[in-house]
Amino acid sequence: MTAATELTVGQVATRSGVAVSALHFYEARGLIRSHRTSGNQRRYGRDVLRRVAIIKVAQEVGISLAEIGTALRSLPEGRTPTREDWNLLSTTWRDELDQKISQLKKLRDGLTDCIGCGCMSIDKCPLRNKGDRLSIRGPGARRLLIER
Amino acid sequence: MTAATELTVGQVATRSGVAVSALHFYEARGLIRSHRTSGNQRRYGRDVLRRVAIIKVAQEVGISLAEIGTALRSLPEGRTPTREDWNLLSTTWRDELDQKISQLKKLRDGLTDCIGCGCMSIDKCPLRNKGDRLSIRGPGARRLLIER
DNA sequence: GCTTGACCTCAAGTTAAGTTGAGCTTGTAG
DNA sequence: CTACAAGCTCAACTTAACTTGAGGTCAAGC
Repeated sequence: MTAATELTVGQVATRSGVAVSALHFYEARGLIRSHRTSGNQRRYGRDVLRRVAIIKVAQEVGISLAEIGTALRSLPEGRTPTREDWNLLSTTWRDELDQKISQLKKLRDGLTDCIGCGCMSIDKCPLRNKGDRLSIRGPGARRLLIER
Repeated sequence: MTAATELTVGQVATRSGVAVSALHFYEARGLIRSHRTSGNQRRYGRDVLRRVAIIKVAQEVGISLAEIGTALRSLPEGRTPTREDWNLLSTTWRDELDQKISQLKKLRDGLTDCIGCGCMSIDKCPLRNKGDRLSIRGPGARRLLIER
């Protein structure tokens, strides 16, 4: 127990603040990786903590696990990711974040002016009718959006 | 068809851009209201358009239907909402939006510095360890979050 | 040596936000 | 007055992101 390099699921769970079942889940989705002991138990390298942290942070701003997975898979599989690798990833998301921030600002500024003004008709309201799709794709089923 | 005051579901659907099934759904959830014709068909007052618009806008910034419902239920049930009523509502959300925006900014600004720095340990990283809960409560099941 | 707490796997349940489909009724244009 | 589009209801399916549970293994303390 004297601070080896390897972590058990339980350790990762308490240190990262996500449930064991969630870790299993992330692994099944290919977001994190582990190797097994002779007794078939998972062992994680320390970089898993950073990965999990990233996952949570990204999720909180509305990035889906699928997207996070894609991004994480751009990290080198063989070696431990260098600072360079992580930076590349963060730069990618920085752009996404910038986009979301400006979207939210537009909405916030539009909301108060717009909400009581009667202009909410779908084709005239500046709030509703920005060409820019906000793309906080919720969870549910959102396939067909009226097609005509 | 000569622009009466009442709208059918189909009309609301095309004018608001949401599917008929979604309108049924919103009604079941108490977000919108209709009355029925003698033949049991829904008829909506024009203010339903604004309601639906609000619903969509709020959803896009990540407010759940449950919350939207609560907010909308604060509108007067009897009379048609006045501008005052709507403004109250928009002010509430404005605060929420401000919060989210500042969260995103924190994340954006923290991410690049933080991601590669090894500080992602859950209790030290400024990014992960803000007391402020981000509360973009995703959809799934998020009940037990490790309790110890 | 046994008990107790971590682990493991796999299947099934849960929530949100709708969609899809079946089977049946309305309403309107020709 | 008869099609046929538009409505209606209700049940079941979908996706995302997990959780819960059952049934069985592993490991460390007493």
